[in-house]
Amino acid sequence: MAVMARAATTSDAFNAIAEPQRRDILALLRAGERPVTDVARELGMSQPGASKHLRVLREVGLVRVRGAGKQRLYGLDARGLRPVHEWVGGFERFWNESFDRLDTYVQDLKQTRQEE
Amino acid sequence: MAVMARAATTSDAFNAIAEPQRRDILALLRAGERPVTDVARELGMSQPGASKHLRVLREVGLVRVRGAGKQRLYGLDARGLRPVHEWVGGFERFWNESFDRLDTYVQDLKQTRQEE
DNA sequence: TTGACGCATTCCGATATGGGAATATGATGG
DNA sequence: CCATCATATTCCCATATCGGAATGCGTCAA
Repeated sequence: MAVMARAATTSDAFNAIAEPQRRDILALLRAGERPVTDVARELGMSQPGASKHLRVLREVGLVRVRGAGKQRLYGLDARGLRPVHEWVGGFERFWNESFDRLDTYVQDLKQTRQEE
Repeated sequence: MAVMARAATTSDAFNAIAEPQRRDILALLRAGERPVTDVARELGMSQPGASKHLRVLREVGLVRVRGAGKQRLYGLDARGLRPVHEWVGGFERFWNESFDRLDTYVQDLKQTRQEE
């Protein structure tokens, strides 16, 4: 069994959106379907670059292709982002608490020091 | 300037949570602070493994440490997850639409074929 | 001071990644 | 069938990543 260096980028949505350019692509596709060339041009990347990122996004199911003659139109399929949203949402009540909890730590520490 | 192969794992929360084990750690820490050894044991990973992942989480600010004598207690700091939640949330209306839009595609295709 | 314990770091190997450049594939119009 | 345009793939490089094993380091108790 080979040693796995890291979960493949193509394995899930979490990995797919870890790459900034892919996030940009997804954001762009909210405005509607786009052929590869447009994606590349609008985001300032090379054609092979766009093509590769779109491949990853397609493999994790965040994007769909449909042939339109000579072109291939890529469209958003955001369903795969829902689990991500839910997972992160599981921390919602913590990012409000955090400040207070940290303040408490700090106060405890200060007090402890003064008492010594 | 060196060629960057991939955004460093330590660069942001998106990358940090791309790794399943780190997600597990964050989830575990919702239950409260833990020393490294506990994290490792409860999640079935090696001590150095846990230590390394915690380092990454600390570097992106998702986790805080505080020394408690011989131990170092790691605690959740979920504030960094908020931007992630918001970014993904920007697609919320799309993952409800998606089904319909895709169905439309399919129907269009079928109809086109029948007409030919 | 010296163990012993808890944790961090370093070194290593196998592998994955993103980008650039070049090239292959595919569909279309003529 | 051919030329062309749109896209995909391949190759190569520099680098990053994760895991395991070994080792370093800091703190505490006796």
